[in-house]
Amino acid sequence: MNHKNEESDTLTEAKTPVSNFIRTIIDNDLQTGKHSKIVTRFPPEPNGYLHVGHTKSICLNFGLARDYQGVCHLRFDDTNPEAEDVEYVDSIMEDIRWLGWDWKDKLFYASDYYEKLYDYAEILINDGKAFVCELSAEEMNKNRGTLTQPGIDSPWRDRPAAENLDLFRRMRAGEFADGQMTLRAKIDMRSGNINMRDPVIYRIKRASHHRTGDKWCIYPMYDYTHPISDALEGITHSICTLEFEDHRPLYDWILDQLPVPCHPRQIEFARLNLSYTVMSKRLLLTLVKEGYVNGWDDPRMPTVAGMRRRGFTAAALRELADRIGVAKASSTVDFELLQYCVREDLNKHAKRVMAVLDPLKVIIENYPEDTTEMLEAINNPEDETAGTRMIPFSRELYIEREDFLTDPPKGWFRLAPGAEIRLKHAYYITCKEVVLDADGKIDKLICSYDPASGGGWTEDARKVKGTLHWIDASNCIPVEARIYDQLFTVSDPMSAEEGKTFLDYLNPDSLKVIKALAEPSLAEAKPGESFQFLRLGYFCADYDSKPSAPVFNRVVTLKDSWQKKGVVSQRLV
RNA sequence: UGGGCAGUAGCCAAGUGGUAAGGCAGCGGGUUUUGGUCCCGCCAUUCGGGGGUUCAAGUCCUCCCUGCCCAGCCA
Repeated sequence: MNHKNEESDTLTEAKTPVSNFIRTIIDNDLQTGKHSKIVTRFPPEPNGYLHVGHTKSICLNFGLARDYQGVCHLRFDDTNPEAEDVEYVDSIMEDIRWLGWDWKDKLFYASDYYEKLYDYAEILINDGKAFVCELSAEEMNKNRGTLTQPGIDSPWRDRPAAENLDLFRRMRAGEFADGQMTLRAKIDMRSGNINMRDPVIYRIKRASHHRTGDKWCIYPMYDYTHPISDALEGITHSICTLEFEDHRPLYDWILDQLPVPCHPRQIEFARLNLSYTVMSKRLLLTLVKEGYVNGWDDPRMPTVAGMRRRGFTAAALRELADRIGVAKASSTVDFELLQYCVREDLNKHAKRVMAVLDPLKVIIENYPEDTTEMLEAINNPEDETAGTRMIPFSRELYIEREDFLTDPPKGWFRLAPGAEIRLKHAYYITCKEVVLDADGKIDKLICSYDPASGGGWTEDARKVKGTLHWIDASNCIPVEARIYDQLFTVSDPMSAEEGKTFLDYLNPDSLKVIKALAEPSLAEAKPGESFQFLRLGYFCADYDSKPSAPVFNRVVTLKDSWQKKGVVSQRLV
């Protein structure tokens, strides 16, 4: 994968954190002496790529560990071999590192605990707290009851412990078929909480595991595995999302029955939702598998890999996580906030360059024909250390077609017949003549320049309000610009109207490929390198770039308070 | 009409009985060789609604309303 982490800030310097209910709990636990050090964990299942929703959880868990001088473990919750794959564990580790976090030597897998988990299960059985059930999946489902009706006890519920133990051992030994029996916790079939209705804790599943291979044919369930894994690792605060709230009684029940080293506290918070996108692994998988996007790292995807490729920076993603806060109210954050975070970071770090997406030729009639002069251009006004570079200027140039209007509206201070504008870093030019082609379309502009305005400035107090970006027609390179827009046309693709699905809201214009022209320096752009194309937006070199044929992904546009006024309606993109 | 959770501005969110932080968005102005950045100002007489307790309630009590999650041998 081609990317690099252009971090200039450091994660060790935490800003003053905004208070949230989890910090309040931790502060309290530290103050009362319940804990002297905190241990958190990020527990992904390796069954898909990480998305922005996960970055909230990652930054929360690793951020708490950083701020409280604790540690955060990375633990793969790999208890369902059918869905999991090393491709995913690799991408997850890569993404977390790219985000700037370090789990040091605290890398774990739930599958590392299979043996211990098994031993604990035998304890449960011996204590009469678990039983082997021979109900089929359908029968069990039927006996479970409904949301409003209690379930009924399994006929196998009161088997003697010895028999349960024998059966469970034989389950492990592979004597039974997949699905033929399960190990269930013996809790309460009449509980209002369906998770407590004798939940399955082990199932028989002959699937090759990405780490344990074919060693096991029984696999523990999440609700059983997770609390024990947390306890074995000495996790103090086990932070998860809201949908696990009613699993907490089960989490606590499991730990209460067993001689585990400690009893971590599960705390739930609201997951991140972002407008104009979807945040479920299942839906993202659909987009990938059915070809609506070009893979997990398609720049339109809300995956960490996709956003990285698009040019969103790790610092921006972390900033987003900091800004959205942590609470228990389900919420959907405006995509605008993410864009703000990206612009904020890129504004400080991206080198300014010039490129023209939709060229309109300009001929400077009073500029010598066989001259090319090199002009000095500042690389980043926000960062003096970024230095300057030289850019070529000669008689024939290109400007952005939308920067010229024959009959401009009031308030227009770009180019128009007779108008004078500044070419960034170059000269003032005045439009003398508009040349049309056979179809009546504007073919080129004949302009004159003021030789006294070198560098884009004159000593007189002349008012030249407009400044345009441009490129030298004979000293530029062709580049491919991939112009991205929201993948969906509605802010909440999940709440589809009758008979529609989220796929019906895919934005047909989410990607436009444009042949653009850019200043020569861009020929050397490295994949992953970000630039501000002056006045157009931030662009990031894609790994599809070839040495002489760079490809740029548009990360985000610049804010445009002029366009917002609605005066210019037809923008190229 | 089972269980769990949540409602503070368009979107997030702080607030832990003492008189509604902050950010994004929006609006207005200033600076500007990017209509960018930056800077300044405005933006909740009120916290889902009604009662109640209190000198004092977003915070406590009570009733109601709305939304989200749960019936995988997924996590």
